[in-house]
Amino acid sequence: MARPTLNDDERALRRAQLLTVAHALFRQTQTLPSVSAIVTAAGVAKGTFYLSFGSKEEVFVALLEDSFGALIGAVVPAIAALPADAQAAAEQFSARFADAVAATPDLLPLAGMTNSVLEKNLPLPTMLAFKQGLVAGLEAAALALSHSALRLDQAEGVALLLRTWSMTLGLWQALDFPIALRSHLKQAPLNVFDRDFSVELRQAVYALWKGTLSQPARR
Amino acid sequence: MARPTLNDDERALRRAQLLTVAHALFRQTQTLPSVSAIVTAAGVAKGTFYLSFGSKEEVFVALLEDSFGALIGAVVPAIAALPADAQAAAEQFSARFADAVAATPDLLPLAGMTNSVLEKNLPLPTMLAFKQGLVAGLEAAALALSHSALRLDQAEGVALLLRTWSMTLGLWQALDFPIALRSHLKQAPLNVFDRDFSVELRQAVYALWKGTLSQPARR
Amino acid sequence: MARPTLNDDERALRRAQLLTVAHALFRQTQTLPSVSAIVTAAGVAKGTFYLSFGSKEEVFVALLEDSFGALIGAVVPAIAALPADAQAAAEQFSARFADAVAATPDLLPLAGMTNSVLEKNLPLPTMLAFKQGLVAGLEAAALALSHSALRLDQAEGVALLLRTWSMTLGLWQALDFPIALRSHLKQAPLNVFDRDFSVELRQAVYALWKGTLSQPARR
Amino acid sequence: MARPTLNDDERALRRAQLLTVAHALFRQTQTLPSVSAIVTAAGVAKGTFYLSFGSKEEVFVALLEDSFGALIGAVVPAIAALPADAQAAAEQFSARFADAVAATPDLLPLAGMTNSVLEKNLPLPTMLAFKQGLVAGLEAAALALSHSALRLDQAEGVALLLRTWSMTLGLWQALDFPIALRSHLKQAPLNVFDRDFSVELRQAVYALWKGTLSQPARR
DNA sequence: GATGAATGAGTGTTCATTCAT
DNA sequence: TATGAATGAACACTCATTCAT
Repeated sequence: MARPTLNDDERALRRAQLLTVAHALFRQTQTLPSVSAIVTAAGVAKGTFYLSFGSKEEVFVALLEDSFGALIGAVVPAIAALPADAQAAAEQFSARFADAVAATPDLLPLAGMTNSVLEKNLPLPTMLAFKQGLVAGLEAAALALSHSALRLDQAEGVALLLRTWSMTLGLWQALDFPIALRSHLKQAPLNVFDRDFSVELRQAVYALWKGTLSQPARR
Repeated sequence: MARPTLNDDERALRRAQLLTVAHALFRQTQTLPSVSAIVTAAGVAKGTFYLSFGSKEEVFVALLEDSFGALIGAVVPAIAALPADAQAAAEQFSARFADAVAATPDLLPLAGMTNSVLEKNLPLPTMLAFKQGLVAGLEAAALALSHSALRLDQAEGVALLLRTWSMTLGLWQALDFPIALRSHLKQAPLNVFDRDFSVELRQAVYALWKGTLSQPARR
Repeated sequence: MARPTLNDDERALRRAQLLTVAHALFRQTQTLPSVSAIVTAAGVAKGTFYLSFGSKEEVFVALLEDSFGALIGAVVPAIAALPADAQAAAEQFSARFADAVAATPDLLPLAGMTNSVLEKNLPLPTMLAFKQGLVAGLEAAALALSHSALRLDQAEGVALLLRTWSMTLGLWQALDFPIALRSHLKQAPLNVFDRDFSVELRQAVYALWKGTLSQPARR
Repeated sequence: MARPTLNDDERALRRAQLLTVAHALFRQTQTLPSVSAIVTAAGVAKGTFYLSFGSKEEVFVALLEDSFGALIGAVVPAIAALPADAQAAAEQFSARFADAVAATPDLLPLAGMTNSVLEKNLPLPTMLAFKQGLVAGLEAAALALSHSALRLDQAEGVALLLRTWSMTLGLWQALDFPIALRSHLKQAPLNVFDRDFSVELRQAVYALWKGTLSQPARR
């Protein structure tokens, strides 16, 4: 049973395969799949998983990085195209951003787990790399903002985007309901929470950007 | 080992004692303590726990309800005292709100767990009661807002407060760092996240309220 | 809170009340109810239960004694009225016996638990008294048999009745199905077990008595 | 601590080892041993148990299937060899059957638990498979009966064998005594129950078969 | 006599991880 | 490299019984 040494590409490929499987399982269950479930679905042995990942939590981190990367990839061009007018920019960004979030549906369920998972079992370098990836995305977006017609100061751009991301995260948490409860969302008093997440997100981001851009520090 | 029949107060007291212990353990570990850990720390037997709580998850709910209730209790009077001027109101509320949040330090770590815990093991009525408690708090605050000098429409008040709460939740999640990582917050690139949560919260809430109140639907 | 010393009647009354409640619960669940369930349904405190019963298992014994006594009470007169002719007696007894069993529906579920319960937690005297009660019933019936027109020898009567009782017990066990399985009883191959217990019992007892009475040792 | 991949035989072997241990513990205590007791006695870890069994109850099912299979395996050849004469056949079968039952001593204690265990924790397919195995055994024996010199109708064979099995089950329950009580079996009044199970079984089965075969529906 | 708070040993099951092959 | 058998600590929860009041 001779197996040739894997080169980096092959290594990356198998890692990607496992991630794809894990992602699919997460989408189905909205919970982090067990290692056992992942390897079964991927058709490999348990030990093989640990050749690609140091621990179960690394899967989570990789998944979240991917999703966050996808969001940034969609948001940066949208930012670059923003108009100079504050109100128009707020309108346009909030709409594009809400769309981008809707297009990466697992991002928020994953992000909501960050703190509890990170605390658990990750080696420091992995945690660091993960957080640094978030920063990189944030700064890429802030850079686009400073180069856009809005010419927003980089530091203020970071702050605004951090708040935007926070609002997104928080709104999702506030409006997400256990399936068992959803049938009660139509009646009082829970109907207060019966809001379309995407619409709500757009409005909230609009208010936030409008409030910020009306007196911004320009570059 | 006195075991007289407990009246309601004593019953509540014992429950409160267990909650206090659970709260302390939560503060230490930032995870929901096991029943075993709670009863050991409280110096009672396993079964005693189940005289006060139907399940482990009920502890979480009780803890969160307490914290949320404390926040509402602090926020409602602050709202009632808001001035009519939009900017002044935004300034004043954001400051008072950030203080109130800072005064209930476990509220946000607990709230961040809501969705994962609720799904787990709670009977529907308990889940419902919990969510309805949140609504009640939100509406009490919105009522205060409509009676304040701002005279904000009740529906719009609810929406604003929901966003405020979402922003709070999300900001905490974004800025909270595992203890192991905190030492790296001072250096680039993670220093982007090295923001005082309270200050950041105040600023974000200010921007949100300012953006909203500048064109409000008055009552 | 003065409570007068209970006399024997009052004592027996409360014991009977608890038994009635326990019986009702058993009928509902087909499992031995917990002490907690019994006292809750009876409206007394937990400790009160232990004033009437030495252990949970004593309830089981008492329940079974009652049911068995009821069966014997119905069977003895039926035996006394049996005709001298073997075949006629077999026919008549099997019919009356099956009816009597059907009239005490909890007897068999209870009896099926005997061995596992008795092993568990009963003091020797209680076990003895219980088994002696069974003997007494058996012998009362055998006596009736020896005085009947059949004039069956007492020893042989005991043996026949023991076999009859065994067949009853065994048939019930063989034909009783967990509720979840009952829907499969109509299709092959499980339809082999889809027999009306009462009919089957009558036929089996008839065969047993016919085979025995055709060459009996008469008194 | 060798852990090579197991083939089917080895897998079966490990399962069989656990079953052997469980069987031994059952023989000692006459109760289903806890998983904890099984793995301790087998010298393996808790998790290892669940590599071979899906639940604790599966052990019970496996044990009972083995024992029942052994009984059928001994009874079918005995049936095939039965003579055509009713009385001779009854004599011969009852003797052989009682011997076969005596040779599988845990069958009856296990069988007596069937209903309570099945209800508990078994998935429907497992329950079904178990009951179907019983049917298969019963029908194999009935087939042998129809092919024997007796030429008994298949349906009537099933009915007779079902009664035979029921009688066996019931007699065992009636005559089995907790160990603590056995010393009292020699004195009145309990000496009524002081019967050798094997002898009693033979006589009862003889009576049953004689009564049935004297007017059988032949094939 | 009556109460019911307190007990705690015991239960079956899960699952991330390891390491001999 | 790849495997998957083995591990075992951890988990929430039950319930018959006791005994101070």
